[in-house]
Amino acid sequence: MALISKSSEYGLRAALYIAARPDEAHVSVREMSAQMDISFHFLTKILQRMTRAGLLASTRGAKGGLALAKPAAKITLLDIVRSVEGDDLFRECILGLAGCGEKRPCPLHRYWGKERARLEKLFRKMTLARLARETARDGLRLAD
Amino acid sequence: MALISKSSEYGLRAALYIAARPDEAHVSVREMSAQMDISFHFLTKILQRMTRAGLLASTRGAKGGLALAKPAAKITLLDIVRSVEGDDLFRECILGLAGCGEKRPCPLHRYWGKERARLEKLFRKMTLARLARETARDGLRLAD
DNA sequence: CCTATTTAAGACATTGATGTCCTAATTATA
DNA sequence: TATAATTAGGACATCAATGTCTTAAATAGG
Repeated sequence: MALISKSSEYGLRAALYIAARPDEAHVSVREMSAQMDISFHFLTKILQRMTRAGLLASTRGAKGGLALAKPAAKITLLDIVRSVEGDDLFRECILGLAGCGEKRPCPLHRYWGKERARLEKLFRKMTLARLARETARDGLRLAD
Repeated sequence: MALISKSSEYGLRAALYIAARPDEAHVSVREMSAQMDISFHFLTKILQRMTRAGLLASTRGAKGGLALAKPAAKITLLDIVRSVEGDDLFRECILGLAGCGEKRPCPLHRYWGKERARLEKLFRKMTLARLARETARDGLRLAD
């Protein structure tokens, strides 16, 4: 099991790819899918969700593609992952119990609640700007 | 997306159910599946994996059922989850990149690596004994 | 020894996530 | 205006996780 879905992984990698781009031009899905070895059509649909969520701006037609819809410093990992797989991430009981909360906690609630909050904070504080800067500076990779 | 699979959730809940039992008798899958509203046959297969992994001891036939194979203080959450869903938990790259590591890190490696280690430690340190004690003391619940 | 009970194990079905394909709409450029 | 490039969107296929069912093996107790 992974913390986030494959769709989210792809969405994050694509967002980083766009943000780490030197120029500001639109990037095509075709290029990203080829460079990162991700299914073109599948990636397309993931990026559509991010576009509908207001994170990306798309232009159709020749020379079209995707760009960030706002400054990279204003886009967080949490924004991206939640735009792709819904708002429940970092809000669920680790044992899957529906009514788990302060009132009716499961045996792991006190422990998992802390870790979950840490993770949520990390994702909420981490911006695309910061990661793109480090990616460019240290030559980090977005594909195998 | 959840941190652990539904199978692991069920396995953890069942382990806690057994450990929190006042007496030391074997507990039947039928009882657990009814009490926690989990599919009987599905739960059976999960508990078989935990039995094969040496965490539970099963006895067939009338009055049979499952019991812990060793003291609850010697069984950790990590033992349980890994017995159910394999040893990769808390070892994977959050972007799903195969070769991600210190040598060829992904943009999130430095951040996720820390959190992943924290989570792994929590699961490695947390024993069934401790959770069962708290569950009994505070009346915590294992079902909705 | 017989019967009811219970786990073991494998076949099969269902479901949700992932992946593929085709057509429509839009846009730059010749 | 015509063409090629590109995203939008829906239909469909595949796969892994989840869930169901059936039979076999083992065991306690009458």
